[in-house]
Amino acid sequence: MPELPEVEVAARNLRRWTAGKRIRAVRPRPPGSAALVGARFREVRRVGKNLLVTLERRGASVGVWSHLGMTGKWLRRAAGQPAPRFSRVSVALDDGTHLHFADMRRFGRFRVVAGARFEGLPALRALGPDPLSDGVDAAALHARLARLRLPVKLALLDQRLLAGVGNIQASEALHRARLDPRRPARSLSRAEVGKLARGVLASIRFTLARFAASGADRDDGEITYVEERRSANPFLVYGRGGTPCPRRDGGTITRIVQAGRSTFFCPVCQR
DNA sequence: ACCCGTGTTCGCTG
DNA sequence: TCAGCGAACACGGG
Repeated sequence: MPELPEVEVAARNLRRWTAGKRIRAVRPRPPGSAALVGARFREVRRVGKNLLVTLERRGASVGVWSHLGMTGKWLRRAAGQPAPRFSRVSVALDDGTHLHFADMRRFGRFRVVAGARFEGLPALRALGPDPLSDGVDAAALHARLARLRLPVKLALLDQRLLAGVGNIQASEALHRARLDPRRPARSLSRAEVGKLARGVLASIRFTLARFAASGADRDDGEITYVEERRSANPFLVYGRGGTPCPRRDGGTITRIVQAGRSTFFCPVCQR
């Protein structure tokens, strides 16, 4: 499920669930998790698709880095409720609730970070600006894209350019910017990158608003659109192959494969 | 049965 | 050294 909007929902949920709470137990026992027992939550940050949780115990900081991978989620269960399917880590809080890191496909990450020194994590070092927190600097983005020959859709997936844009948001942003996903990144003019920068931000904000409006920000943490039908698909073009372009320009949303990943676009308005 | 996949990393090639 | 590509990871869902 997780690109920036889903991870942002997860971060908001975790803030609400953990504020002022203390950890009672962690099961099973991931390396370093002994340092978490008895620790009190201080901060939940999201950087791109990464969740950074800071806790404190007897004046010492300890952190948890969590990445949702393809299928990871953070869920909450009331005292006495069974663990959700695919729960990999269970965190018992002092209010009796359990937070579960569930991850069917196991591409996700849950790692204890001694001293909450997240800056030491290689996965975080090279991340580009986070669109939601930092905005999108079109001039800087243009400078980066100008050096790349690869299709702009694939360039957008590089977390060193923008942190948090994934396969869905890349398709959505390019449609908003009216840009053909196959264009070499370096072929985009400064003005086109300006449109792309606005498209990225608009798409992320739109998706986040859709989640909030649909009750994705629920008490147990479930975001359900994955299981929903096409009619409930919250995206403008992703997953809508064969349907008319929402611009009603006569184009049909087309699915192509780039570097093994699906891309959806309208051949009429995206040039 | 068969194909698909919202992410990241690693090894190979030119 | 580096851009770019394809495979690998892992496993249930449609």
